[in-house]
Amino acid sequence: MIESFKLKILESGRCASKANYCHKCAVRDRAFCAALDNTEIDELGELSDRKHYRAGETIFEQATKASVFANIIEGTVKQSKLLPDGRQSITGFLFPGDFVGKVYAENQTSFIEAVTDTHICMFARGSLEDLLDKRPHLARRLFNLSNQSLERAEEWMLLLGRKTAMEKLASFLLLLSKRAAERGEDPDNIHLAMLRADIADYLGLTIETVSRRISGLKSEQIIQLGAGNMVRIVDRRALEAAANNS
Amino acid sequence: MIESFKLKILESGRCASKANYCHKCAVRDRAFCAALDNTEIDELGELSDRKHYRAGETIFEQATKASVFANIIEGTVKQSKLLPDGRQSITGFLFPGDFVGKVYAENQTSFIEAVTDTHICMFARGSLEDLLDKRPHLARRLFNLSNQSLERAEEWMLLLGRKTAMEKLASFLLLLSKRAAERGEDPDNIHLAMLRADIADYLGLTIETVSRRISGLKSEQIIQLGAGNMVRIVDRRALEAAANNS
DNA sequence: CGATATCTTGAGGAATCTCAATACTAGTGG
DNA sequence: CCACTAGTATTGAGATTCCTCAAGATATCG
Repeated sequence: MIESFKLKILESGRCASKANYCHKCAVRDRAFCAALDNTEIDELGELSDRKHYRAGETIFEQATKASVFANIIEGTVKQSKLLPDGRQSITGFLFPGDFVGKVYAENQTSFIEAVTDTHICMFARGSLEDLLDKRPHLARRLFNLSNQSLERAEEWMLLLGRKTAMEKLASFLLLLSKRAAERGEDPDNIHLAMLRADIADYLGLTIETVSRRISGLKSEQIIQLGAGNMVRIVDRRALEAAANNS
Repeated sequence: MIESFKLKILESGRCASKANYCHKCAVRDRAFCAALDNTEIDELGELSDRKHYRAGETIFEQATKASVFANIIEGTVKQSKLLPDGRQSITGFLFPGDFVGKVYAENQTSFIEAVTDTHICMFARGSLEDLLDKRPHLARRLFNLSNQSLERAEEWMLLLGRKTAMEKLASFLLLLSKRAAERGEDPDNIHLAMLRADIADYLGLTIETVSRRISGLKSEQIIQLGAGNMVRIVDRRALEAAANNS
């Protein structure tokens, strides 16, 4: 099982023609490269490098000098920050089609880790920035996505500072549901790929409180827990009421 | 007093030559327009419109359709989000040289209010975006500033989710101090221009807790409170220790 | 099937919130 | 110049939510 996985890494790590795989890329229409036409995408493809990470592996370290930029092709990724004493905050979960990293930024200021087995499409910062200068619509697309990240972060600040544990949990599940729908997956049957500890660090709670509130939603018949960390949203209306969203 | 203020608004609201006042603008070297040379700045100046707001006035409403973009010339501004039941989160305080709003964004998703009497330099989104297409280095500068905002938001998520009330207060004072220093002001004698309620909404606390922790820092002789909401940092080392910053 | 990691549940404690009273401050009018 | 007022800040006491510590249950993987 592990061996066959390693083989797959070698296989798709460096293809004969990089540009080629962009055209049939799973996130071709959703990632930032959707701003490019079929000829331009070849240019971008030449700069790219596909990488695979196992669940739990670190993709970028916090405080790394040379910054990189990548698209997530498959898998779930978490982005986090640490306090000196080990307390942790997850600033976001990233899904296929999302990008990770910042262009023009000198330093990597967050940890990026694979939550599940993950495929990413990585670009060296420098060469990507050169391309941005030549393709302003690509730069504009990235700018928009960056603004969207900021918007999400600000929304999350409201959650962290002002919502109760129950509201946080419900909001979190609805967020996962919405993002699953964007990827064309069933919004009422979502995969809790991350550990309770990660959910806790994302919501500013402890593992135990996360667990208790999930149990609460279950006993109120708002959600059901299935095998393989699947969560079924049974009563979406009630979940939305519990989230108290704006 | 009030009347003379109103006169000043009329006076500088629309000058004879807009471009002219850019050259002697107080934030000429710090705002995003620092990316422009003296001829380019005239082009930008033509798109600008100076506005004044009294302390407490709303600058932009949340959920406004036509989005605007502005530089803060003078004063302190707060950016906030609301929950349906009135709970509030301040997502940031903005100071001279900072910008407010998002280019390319269709909707205004936050409230922007003047904390003190404020002067801003406002641009219509559309015409600014046209200029960005012509001046890629300006677009790049804005992109960088947007990334910086995101970076700050992520840092604040760590504070909101994982820091204690004491750590939050100390971190907040150090942030004000750092930003004051950037503006060339005394970093050890900072102006708490905002209400306790605003500080509470920024830190995810209640007014009472904010007040108690400030009193705590005072009784430990780490800070002193002066007239006019001035705070003197007496023992910076201790304040940094209390903040537990990364 | 056993070992390890993860999750759930319980009981008690701590930090923060809520409610309430008091003190301060700045501006207003006498 | 001083008293008055309205808004704001501080302080206190009790309530509450969430955290901490600990035990037990479940899941996963070889």
